[in-house]
Amino acid sequence: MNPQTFKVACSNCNLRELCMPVDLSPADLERIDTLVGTRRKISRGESLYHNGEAFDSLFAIRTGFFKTSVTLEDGREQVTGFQMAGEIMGLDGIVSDHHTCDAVALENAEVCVMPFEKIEELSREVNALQHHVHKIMSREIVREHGVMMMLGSMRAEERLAAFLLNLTTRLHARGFSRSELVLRMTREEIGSYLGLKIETVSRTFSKLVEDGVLEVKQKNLRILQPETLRDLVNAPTC
Amino acid sequence: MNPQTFKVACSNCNLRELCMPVDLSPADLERIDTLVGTRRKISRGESLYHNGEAFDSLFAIRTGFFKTSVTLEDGREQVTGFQMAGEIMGLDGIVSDHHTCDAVALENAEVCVMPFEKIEELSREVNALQHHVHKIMSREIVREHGVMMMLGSMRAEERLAAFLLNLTTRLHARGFSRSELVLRMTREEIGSYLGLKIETVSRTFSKLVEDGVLEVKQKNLRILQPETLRDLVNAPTC
DNA sequence: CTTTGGTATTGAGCTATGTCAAACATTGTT
DNA sequence: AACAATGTTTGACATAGCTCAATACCAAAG
Repeated sequence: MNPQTFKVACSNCNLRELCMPVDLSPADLERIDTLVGTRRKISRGESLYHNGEAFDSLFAIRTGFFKTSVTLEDGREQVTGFQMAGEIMGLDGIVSDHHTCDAVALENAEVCVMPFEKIEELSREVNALQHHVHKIMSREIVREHGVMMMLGSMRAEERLAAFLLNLTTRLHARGFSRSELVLRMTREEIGSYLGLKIETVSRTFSKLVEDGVLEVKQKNLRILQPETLRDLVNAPTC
Repeated sequence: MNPQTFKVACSNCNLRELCMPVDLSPADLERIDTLVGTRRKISRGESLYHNGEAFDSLFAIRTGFFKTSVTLEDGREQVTGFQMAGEIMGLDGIVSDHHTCDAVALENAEVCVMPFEKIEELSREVNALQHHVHKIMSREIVREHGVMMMLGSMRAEERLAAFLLNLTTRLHARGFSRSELVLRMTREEIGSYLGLKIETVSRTFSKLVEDGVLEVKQKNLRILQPETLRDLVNAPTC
């Protein structure tokens, strides 16, 4: 038997603790395994789903990196988030049975497709899963509160600092360095997410470099003064 | 028997179609009635819950009007939403068992207290309720996408227009006029929600009055040209 | 009726961010 | 290697929205 032929299952997935409830009984774990119907590969630049498309599944990211965005009639795009391994996508589609945003892979990606009917079915029987689904949705709501705070009340430098801290925190939870990271998105996408124009993003990066807070070489970042970033997010005018 | 002594129950609540699933069997409806443990009155200015407080219930607004907000360490407040009769509050608390925002009544209010454990319990047995809870959370996520779009990509006039249209739409769904409304929040709260300073809110109102789009007498508004508001939200620079 | 405190409006000047434009870097393609 | 396409940085200038300040308004309390 080919050693690479593992069963496609949550039970032996190294991301399980990120997308699934912990402390499951072996029996429940086995049932959870049935949630993932298929896997799907999405190449960089392709979309996992888009606005208007019928909703029937949630997606757990196995590898890769996504952005989600909403678009106004006149074409203005607002990036609503960046998603990485272990995170769940597609929650926006539940309310109307249709997706209301676009999800685009920023690097080649693979997702676990979880039919939502199955999730609901199993949720009725596995309490931990039920609560987990609620928590995931609540977490997304709370995350968006943070974005609203950022967009509504912070200045450019604070927004960028908050963004970088958020990214490194999530990357660190996945075993990456706290101080070095590679941006998967363009300056324009960062700008859209932060409610800033690309030039402002670029200038703000440059300022942080001047101040010795960051090292920037294209998409490669090194955070030299994480405390300064943290101060920026908390303190108002400084 | 006093004719005003109705049973406190969803089954005879005129807001049921707003907060509860429709098309319930009489049996399920009866079970739903058990969700609401108690009612709670909150006077204007008081808070229903606040950041850090333990979470154990969701709240359905029976009467009154609320704002929710998050606050930064340095005191900056960001209003994350305004809630009215029939809407559900408290979803932010699920993920961490603690609320992460403040909910304050902007006018005297009464809410139905629904212990979340009970909701989860009953959700396992009443499929329509389960799906309803999912839809409510998804709706909140989608709503917040709209706010992000507003904060990140719209100009002051567009934001105010979007805000007013959103308010009147929701009020109309509750039987109020589409063109006349009374604002329950201050200009400052509007500003916080829209990411604008109070002076900008005031000036933008004044501009819309000058243009003949609105009549404003304190908190009383009359919308004279709803189409103009709609155009404002969709068209970019006009 | 007057006072008081909160709220709203308006003006004048300022600034952070946007706009426009040019130069530069990087990546993938022929 | 040369090229095109895309993305990034930087400069000069414009402006939407902010800040500060004065005035006006309104509701509740005395």
